[in-house]
Amino acid sequence: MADPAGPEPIPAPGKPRATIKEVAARAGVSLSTASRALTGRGYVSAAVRERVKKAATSLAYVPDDTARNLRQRVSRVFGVAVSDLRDPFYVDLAAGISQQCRRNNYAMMLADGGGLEQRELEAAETFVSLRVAGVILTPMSKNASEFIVNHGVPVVEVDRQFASGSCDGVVVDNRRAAYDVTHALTELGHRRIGLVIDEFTWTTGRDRLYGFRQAIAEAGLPENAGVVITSRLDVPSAQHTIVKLLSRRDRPTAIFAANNLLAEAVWRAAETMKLQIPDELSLVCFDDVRWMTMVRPAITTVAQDAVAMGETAVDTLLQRIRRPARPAYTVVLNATVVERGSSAPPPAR
Amino acid sequence: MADPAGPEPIPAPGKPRATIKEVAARAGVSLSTASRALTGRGYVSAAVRERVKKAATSLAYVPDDTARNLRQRVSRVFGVAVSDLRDPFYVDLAAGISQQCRRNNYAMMLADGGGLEQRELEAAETFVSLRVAGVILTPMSKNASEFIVNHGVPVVEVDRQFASGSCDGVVVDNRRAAYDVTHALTELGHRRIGLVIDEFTWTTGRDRLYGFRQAIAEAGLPENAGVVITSRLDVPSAQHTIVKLLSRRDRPTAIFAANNLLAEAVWRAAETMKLQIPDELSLVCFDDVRWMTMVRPAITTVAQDAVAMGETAVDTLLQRIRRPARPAYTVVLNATVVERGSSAPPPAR
DNA sequence: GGCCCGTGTGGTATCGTTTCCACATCAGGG
DNA sequence: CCCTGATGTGGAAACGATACCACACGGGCC
Repeated sequence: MADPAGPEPIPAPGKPRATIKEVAARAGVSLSTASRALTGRGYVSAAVRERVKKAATSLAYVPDDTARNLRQRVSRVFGVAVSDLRDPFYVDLAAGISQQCRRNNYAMMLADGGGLEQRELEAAETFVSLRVAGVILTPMSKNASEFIVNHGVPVVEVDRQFASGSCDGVVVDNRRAAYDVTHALTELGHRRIGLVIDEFTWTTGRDRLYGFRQAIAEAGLPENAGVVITSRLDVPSAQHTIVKLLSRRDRPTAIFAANNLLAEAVWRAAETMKLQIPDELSLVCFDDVRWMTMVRPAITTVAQDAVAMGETAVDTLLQRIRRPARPAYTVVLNATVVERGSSAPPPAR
Repeated sequence: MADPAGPEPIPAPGKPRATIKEVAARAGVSLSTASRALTGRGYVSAAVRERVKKAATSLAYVPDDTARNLRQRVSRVFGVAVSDLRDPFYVDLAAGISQQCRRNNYAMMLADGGGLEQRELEAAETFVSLRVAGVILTPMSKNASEFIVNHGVPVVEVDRQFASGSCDGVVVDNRRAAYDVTHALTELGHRRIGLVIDEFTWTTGRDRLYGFRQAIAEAGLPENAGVVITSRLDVPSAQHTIVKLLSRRDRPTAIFAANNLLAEAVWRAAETMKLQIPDELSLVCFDDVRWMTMVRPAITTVAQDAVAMGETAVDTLLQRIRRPARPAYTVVLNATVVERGSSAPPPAR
């Protein structure tokens, strides 16, 4: 909490910038009039407004948001904390948020936590401290969201959900999508299907697991037809795990990878083992990223529109700011299966 | 300039947060003492310091950076403006910056301009307005950098350079890298080599072109051995252009793509035309991104360590803040050719 | 003629912090 | 005994903008 705030600040050197006071003086009006002229709030005659604006440009006046924010007790900034900027899914999310922020004249503070709860909490504190107008997070736990909400700042949880009830959310229907894509595998005749996944503590992982299980069950397959393999969320270690899985005598004939990184790991594992996709192994996954259309065969996957999720998250925040008292709500976006060539009937025995 | 600043701000509702005044009251000391205790600047007895800290946590006190920043005339935030968050190169750059910011207790404001100069200028104004401690840009023109520098905020230009002399820079040796990778092609015996590139107005494009030309010239090839094709920087339109290029009777036997997006376009073009890489067409490029190791054959490319560039940029800013008067300098990082399987001798005639 | 309202302007308190200055105490040295 | 310097503490002035209030003026309405 409130760590020493670092070493003494070194203010930028050089001549100090023009303030609104100087603008007012040069335009021959009072401070308050100048402020009204520039912000457009309150009465100013057209003539005066012009004079003030001219004075402002001639002085290269840039309003000081730190003062404005202090006075108004809010800044026109949204805080965004995503797990990991290296993951293409989060990048698209951030890109969507960034776009939509810009369209609404908000700036974006971005923090990526590398998947550590501690970092997320630090980011949360920074955001509160800067009096951001709202925060978008891919939460690691309920702590960060609660902390922020307790300080009166609206939060929207994206991708996963923890604090449902106390803040808004934007997610996809993970369960249904996982069901669909798994169902397609059972329909093709697969009797032994692997699910490679990194976690169950969050709604994403849990729902994908549920959807997977449901599809297996509805196909009338025995409990052990679904092989669930958990792995850390990085390609090399997941790849290692998957090689082991695929080396088993009773190896699955199809794998559902729960996100793009795990999909990459499966793909690389298959390649090093010289397993042909889809003839010897079917692969389907979650997240639609670039390489999936470039490898051969291209990969069948569940496409979430991460950019749209980001935009929606911003819209949700804007709504919330306008109507603070409205009960919390969650937007569930669609995620659709994109059929490509990476799944096929299981190899004949 | 200073657009109306949007609609009236709606301050967050709910009970106002604790201020340092309340912390001071609860600890039974004066405001100034509380401030000293929390920031660690100036004299405070150990006992008092403890009391104040206890009071702060018990009130869930979070210092208000908007007030702090106003008073200190700087914020602990760096502004970052990259061309396009969807381009993996810029993402890595942003990731590196983000990391290094965090390590030094800075926050990061991120704007992506989609490659439009106008947006870059808007971002610049926002940064100045928020009194960021420094700005990192991939400049579109010299305007943004100059604007920011004129307002007394240090800037470091990354990837490309415009305002050299008036601000610091972090780049790679584009010319040398382009030379190396082109030279490898001439050594393989290619006599007709294409350069696909999107611009020459920036140092990146220009230097890559120079390196390319130099390699062609040194190989003793005629002027027209190097075929320079310019294209817009998006995959579909570049792909279209390249298909036309490769349809010519005297089509090049090798192509050097000046960045990862153009490389993707070349790759896709070759694929749609059923041109085998590397047997019928050699492909080398700039930027090392994920898919290049996943397609077969994998792609030979110039790897720039974008993460390191980002980190270096932050370090450069920190140095500059410490020593504002030091003459501007540019850090040139190495970029190395990663040999994979996408180049080979030209097909026999 | 008195009143009110719309328009336009200026004065000033205020946001929450940091930091400069003044002041107080106490020890030790001349 | 007085001065100096180190250690602590409190008072109050900034920082730069906004927004509330008061006020002034002119015209229309009763």
